[in-house]
Amino acid sequence: MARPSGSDGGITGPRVRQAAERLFARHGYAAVSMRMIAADVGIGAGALYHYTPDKQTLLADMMETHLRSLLEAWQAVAKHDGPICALDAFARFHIRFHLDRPDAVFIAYMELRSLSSENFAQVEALRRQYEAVPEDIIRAGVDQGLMSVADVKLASMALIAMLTGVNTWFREDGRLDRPTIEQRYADLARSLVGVSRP
Amino acid sequence: MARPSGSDGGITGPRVRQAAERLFARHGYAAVSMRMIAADVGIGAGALYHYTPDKQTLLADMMETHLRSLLEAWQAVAKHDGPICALDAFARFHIRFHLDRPDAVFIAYMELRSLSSENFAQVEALRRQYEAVPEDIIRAGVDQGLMSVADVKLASMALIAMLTGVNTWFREDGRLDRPTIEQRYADLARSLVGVSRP
DNA sequence: CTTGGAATTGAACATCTGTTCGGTTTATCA
DNA sequence: TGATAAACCGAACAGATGTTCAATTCCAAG
Repeated sequence: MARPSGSDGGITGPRVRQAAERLFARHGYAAVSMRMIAADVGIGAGALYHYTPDKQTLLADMMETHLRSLLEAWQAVAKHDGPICALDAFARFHIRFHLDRPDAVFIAYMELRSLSSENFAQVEALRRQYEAVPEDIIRAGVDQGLMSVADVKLASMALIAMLTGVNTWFREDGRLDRPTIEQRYADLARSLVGVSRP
Repeated sequence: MARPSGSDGGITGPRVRQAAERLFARHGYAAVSMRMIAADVGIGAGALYHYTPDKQTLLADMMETHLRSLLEAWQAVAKHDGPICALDAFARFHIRFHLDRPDAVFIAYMELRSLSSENFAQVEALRRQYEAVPEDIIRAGVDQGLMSVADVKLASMALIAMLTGVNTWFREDGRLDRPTIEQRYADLARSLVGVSRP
């Protein structure tokens, strides 16, 4: 009564990560048991250990993968001429990327405390790397006299928090659609850094 | 071997809520056991049930108390003449209140998913009530031609997210002190809603 | 000095936790 | 067709989980 027909490791692997992501985002890492994940996938709890050495690694891999794909996706965006254009691209990119992956985003921001110290260091390094992106843009803008903020680092943290906040209220069937939201946040980003209006 | 000397319900009650708040914020609601809370207070796990009917109520009471005191504290702030002044006061108030209660804030924003549906409805109602504060301010500002945003509700959500974000990076011994941070965020809030600079 | 009740212990409860492992079935390749 | 290895089950482990409860001790009021 083991190895039922239709079983396939190539399919089950992604399904495990997928189920874990949804469940972790919904209930939190600590509140989700391996048995819940297994039940969601439709296998026994023991079979999970063919796809992850343990629960902690499952979480860490998930967060690391998310942050790496975030950085990669940003690097894939074509280079822009000028800080103002770059800021606009960044705001739009951030909104789009985050709206498309609400569960992964939620976990990456909320379950840092559930990571072991080694895994935390890894993830934190990636997060800082991404935080440098808006910081560099704003610094360049200020240096060129195109933007005006009193503190570049604080402004870039404020910008990220503002943009990421979209995930707390966005609903698929809500009042505003994605392109509109993207536009609005890009406008707010420009205002935030004091881009002089025409 | 029960009821040791020095025991006092009037003292233990607050200490329970205090310990629970710190532990919930640090490790998450699901990851904290009643035995951990009890150990932190220095009593047995069973004694906790003199101060809360159950773990869920402990969390819900905590969040409700926090949100009520948030609303109350805002109402205690003197009324301001004009939306621009009100926005400034709100930004400063929000930063100050949140920097003073990082644990309670963290829990109120992160453990909504750990609430039973009845408790969630209660807390959510209070949260919406607070969200109406900046919304009303910005709407007034726009109506009077003093501020300029494309979407009032979106802008107010963006503002709250931006301000609340301070808790993710603030460190007591960091580069910036509280008054400076307050000032910087108030400046950013003005910029965000397009207050025309002199 | 008695008495009542508040405060607390410690054991007990059924159930759940992450993880391991021997055994079993199925697909794949020679 | 036969062998190999991947995929999976189901039981088991030791310990932790929230919660209840009888028993015990202390404090304060009468």
